[in-house]
Amino acid sequence: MSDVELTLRRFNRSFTQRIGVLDSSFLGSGRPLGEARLLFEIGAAERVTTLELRHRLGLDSGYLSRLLRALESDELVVVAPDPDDGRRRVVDLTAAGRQAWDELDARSDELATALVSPLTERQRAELDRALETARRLLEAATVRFDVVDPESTDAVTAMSTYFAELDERFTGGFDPGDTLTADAESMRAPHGRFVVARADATVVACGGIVRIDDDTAEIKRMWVAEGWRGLGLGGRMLADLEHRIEAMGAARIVLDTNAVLTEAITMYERHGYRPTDRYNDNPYAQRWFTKPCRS
Amino acid sequence: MSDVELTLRRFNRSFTQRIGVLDSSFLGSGRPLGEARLLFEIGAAERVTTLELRHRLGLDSGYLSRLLRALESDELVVVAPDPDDGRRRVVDLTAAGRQAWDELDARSDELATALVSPLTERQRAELDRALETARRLLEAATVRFDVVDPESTDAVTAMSTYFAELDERFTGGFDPGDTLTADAESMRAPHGRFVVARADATVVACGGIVRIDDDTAEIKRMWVAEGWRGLGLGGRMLADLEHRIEAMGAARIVLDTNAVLTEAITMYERHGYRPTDRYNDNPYAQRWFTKPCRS
DNA sequence: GTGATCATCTGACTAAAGTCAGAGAAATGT
DNA sequence: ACATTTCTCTGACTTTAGTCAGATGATCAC
Repeated sequence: MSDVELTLRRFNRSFTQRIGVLDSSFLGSGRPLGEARLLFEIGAAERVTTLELRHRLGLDSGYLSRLLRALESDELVVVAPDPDDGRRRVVDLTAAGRQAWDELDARSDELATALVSPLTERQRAELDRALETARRLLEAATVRFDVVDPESTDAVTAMSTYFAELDERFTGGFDPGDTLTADAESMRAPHGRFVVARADATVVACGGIVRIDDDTAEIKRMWVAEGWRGLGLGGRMLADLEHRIEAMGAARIVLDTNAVLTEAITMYERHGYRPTDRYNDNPYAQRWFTKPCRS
Repeated sequence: MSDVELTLRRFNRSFTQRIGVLDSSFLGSGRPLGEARLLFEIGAAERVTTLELRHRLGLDSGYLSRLLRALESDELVVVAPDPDDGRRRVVDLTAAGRQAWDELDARSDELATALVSPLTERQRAELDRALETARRLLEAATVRFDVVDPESTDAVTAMSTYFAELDERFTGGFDPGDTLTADAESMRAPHGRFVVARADATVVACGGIVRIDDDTAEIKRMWVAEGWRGLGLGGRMLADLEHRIEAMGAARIVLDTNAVLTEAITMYERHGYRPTDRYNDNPYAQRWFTKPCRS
């Protein structure tokens, strides 16, 4: 067994000692670290809600409020009520705020440049690859799986991307018609579920459950975002859905798929799914699988 | 050009968000972060001087003193005067301190384990490799080159290791005799210099300069520690020494080497050194090189 | 031996970071 | 329509973190 834990901790020690500088670079901006970090976070996205900021930076609501007021009194940000939900507030940079942000960004970039400057071009490329690999894997490892409403923004985005991809890959294309809204009800609790996997705020995978009868539940709309494949997310999504199906008390799982989706088929087979008879009249399906629940 | 800077910053953001937890894991130990970090640092080595701690953690002496007193009053550490130098003090863990340390360590390990647990064995191995590569490169990038006295601990350690290695590689071995002390004077300012490269506190390379005559300076004792080779440190040490020689006002550089040290020979050639006549009677030398100074 | 230097400690601070308990406004469930 | 929940804000705090100016004692250079 490889001892990643040790490597991870050793890396963490070494890294924070060296690159912690990148953060304290926010110091020297004449602004306390907390404020600077907040400013940076606001400028990274445009139009953030305070709620999002709170989650992303892990701040107490009172504390955040005070920090925002400080930035506001420096005329770096404007805070306005969210038109969609009057309880929330949205934050945005002013022109002066954008300028301050740019300065933070430039300083941070300078430090990063200085840090890697002793390396040769080849070593820099190697470092680039290593960091990218590590980031991808760590982000994949910390992806979170949550049940959401099938008509929520995240769900709709995920399925639309999925459908667009099917349209490209299927010979003869794929026409979703009104499936998006038509399916919604069947994938809502208590009959069904819709699960999205998120890395930070971006949706990187999804999957749905539909109860067919007392015994049987179907898995549908399984998808992993391009650029996030090969990281085992498909398998983890499948396992997550299976757990939920078991918890819902079904005895067996079914699913269908198109013959061109070979990676999917391989994955199902690897996870114990066996071919079964056609159980529906889905015109896009050429393969049908089933698997008993464990319990 | 690869944009490592961007990758580095993106990685930093992503990493600190996820692994920052590893540090704040020190919280939840019922001890403030500063104290916990100090305790951890004390336990990682045995018998540290406060001076070392101050450098490693970058703390103000007054602040450190106070933190130590807090740990002491909790009976986690004992602070005693250093027998070698009465101004300094050495810190060590008590039994209770060791126990507290073990708890911190266990908690940190748990978190690391939980973090990577969703990954497959293969992915974990890949992460391990990527993090190791990144750490090596970042540590190499941040190595510092300093002039030290040729009889200082660091210099002596470096040269002893170097000599031991020569003894192994040279056909017929290498007998340093009293070179260590005999050379010291010639490598001290103003006639000469001795430079060590350090990553954190460990010496990873060294090199010496000896003034031969008004025109000429010799480079000696160039060595890069095993495990730190292939990272361009040799080239950087060479460049560092050359700069110092130029600043000393010499017009040309000479150096000798043994025929078995092929990597060194290749490096000298790559850096513009050309073969020259034997200029000394070093019994271990078979090759002599020279290079003019730029100015 | 003596003056300069070095390392630690103490007292007296300040600023930043973070917590907690409500109050008040908007949305939601039934 | 009314109770409940969800968010944000304010006031009143505490704790950490960090700085600065000496004082004290040990060591070093000459």
